[in-house]
Amino acid sequence: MRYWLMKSEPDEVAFDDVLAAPGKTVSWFGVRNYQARNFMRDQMQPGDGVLFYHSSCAVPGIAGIAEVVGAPYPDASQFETDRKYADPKATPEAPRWISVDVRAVAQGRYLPLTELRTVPQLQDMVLLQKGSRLSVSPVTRGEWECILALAGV
DNA sequence: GCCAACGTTGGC
DNA sequence: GCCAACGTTGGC
Repeated sequence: MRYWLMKSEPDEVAFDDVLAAPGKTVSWFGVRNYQARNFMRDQMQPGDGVLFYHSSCAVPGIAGIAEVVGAPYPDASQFETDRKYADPKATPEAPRWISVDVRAVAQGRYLPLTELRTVPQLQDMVLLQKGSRLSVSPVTRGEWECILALAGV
């Protein structure tokens, strides 16, 4: 069992959208970074914990708790010609990018990035490191438990 | 395989 | 909109 933080722009997919989705489950698409992809491909397992993070918005922060459902599969958006997530070098025979399904589990108190930065136990979080831009990053068990406690989950 | 130029991320 | 930090591209 591992834990992850996954960044989503709420204008695109907010945690509320996951809660409202059928089965509270959405496809996590649009990852276009090899390191993030490799985490998804090589280390994610069904049941892994996910911190659902809102980025590029007025108050960035952790919006909810989710879990990985099922195995990775090719990200359909890479084949959508001339669209935002299109990758001309990807083909159905040789897909380059993958998706996983993510299900909302709990919604606690919203935890703004500014608050996370003040918590001593979270100092080493990948998210909080200078220049960190990874859209999928590992979270330790200690960080996970600290955040769930802060969120009141 | 180096590395400069360029593109992207994402907080502020 | 700015800009620091990082990733990717492509000429050599």
